[in-house]
Amino acid sequence: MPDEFDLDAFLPYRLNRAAELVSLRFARRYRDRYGMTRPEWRTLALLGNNGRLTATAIGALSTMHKTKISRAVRALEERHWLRRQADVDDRRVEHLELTPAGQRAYEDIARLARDYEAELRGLFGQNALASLDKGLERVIATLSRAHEKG
Amino acid sequence: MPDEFDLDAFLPYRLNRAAELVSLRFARRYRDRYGMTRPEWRTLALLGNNGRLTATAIGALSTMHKTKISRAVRALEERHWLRRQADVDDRRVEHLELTPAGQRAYEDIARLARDYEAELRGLFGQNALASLDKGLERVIATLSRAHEKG
DNA sequence: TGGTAATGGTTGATTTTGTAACTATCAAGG
DNA sequence: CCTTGATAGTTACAAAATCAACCATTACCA
Repeated sequence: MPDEFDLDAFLPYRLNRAAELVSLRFARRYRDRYGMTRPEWRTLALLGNNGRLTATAIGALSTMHKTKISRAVRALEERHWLRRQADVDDRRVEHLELTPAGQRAYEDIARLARDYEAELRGLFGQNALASLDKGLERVIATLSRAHEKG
Repeated sequence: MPDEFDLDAFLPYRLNRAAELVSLRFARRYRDRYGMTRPEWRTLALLGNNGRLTATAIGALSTMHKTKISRAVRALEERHWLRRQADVDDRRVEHLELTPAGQRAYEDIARLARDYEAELRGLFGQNALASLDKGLERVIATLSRAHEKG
């Protein structure tokens, strides 16, 4: 059987292409507006969503590598959008949270994100999007467990 | 409305996480076996699938940037997995195709890919996978058209 | 024709990422 | 206590991706 493989239908390939296409369009917007990278935007959003978090918690939520997070945190800190607080009991741990300025930036970008979502709903329809979303959620839930182990 | 935005449900974010999780697992396998990068594997696969292609055609099929393709082509050429042929009519154009060794490598990795697909089917079920796939195809078709324009 | 724009592809410089090793702190067991 | 091992987070170095500028060639059109 020389050729029973179709790259174009290969799930990793498709997922990557779709992800690139969808998020590139959005990345351009917050990049143009704030000069922010994706890890920075993600970190900002996670903190805006969840309040205080440690770097490790951000990693668990987002599957971003430690080093990405570390650098994103520093960058946000330098903009005065985020501040660190040492944990009282465990001095290895730092709690991270947005400053008021960071909160404002978050809300501003969150608005861009909502607009973009509406745009996508317009393009694909509510239902198509919802079923896609369900599939993705399943993939993430299953594999992120496996990922933690290696 | 201070906080009507949920990053975790945001499509670009979800797509990226799913794509990363799914393709990282697979990337490790061909990387360990051949020391190949993703653009190289993609280029190999596209040529194995479609036969002769130009670099531009590869770009159109895969949404990879020119420079990635250029470097992947050179790397494959250095392994003697690929050869170039000048176009007769248009001297800017190069046609690319796999050598027999490249063809064998392709078939070998294609087998890894099929195994991986089977693994995913086992994890998620044929149906869930098919419906996810349908959604992704739709996204790709719609946005890659928009992408070409800018 | 000849000049300007567009296309195919490459290269070099810069930025981002990933990998590994490192510091500092805490946990557990003897 | 003291050693061994785990955990939180940073950093140095290598690999990869992006960006911009660049040839060479071809297409368009006044």
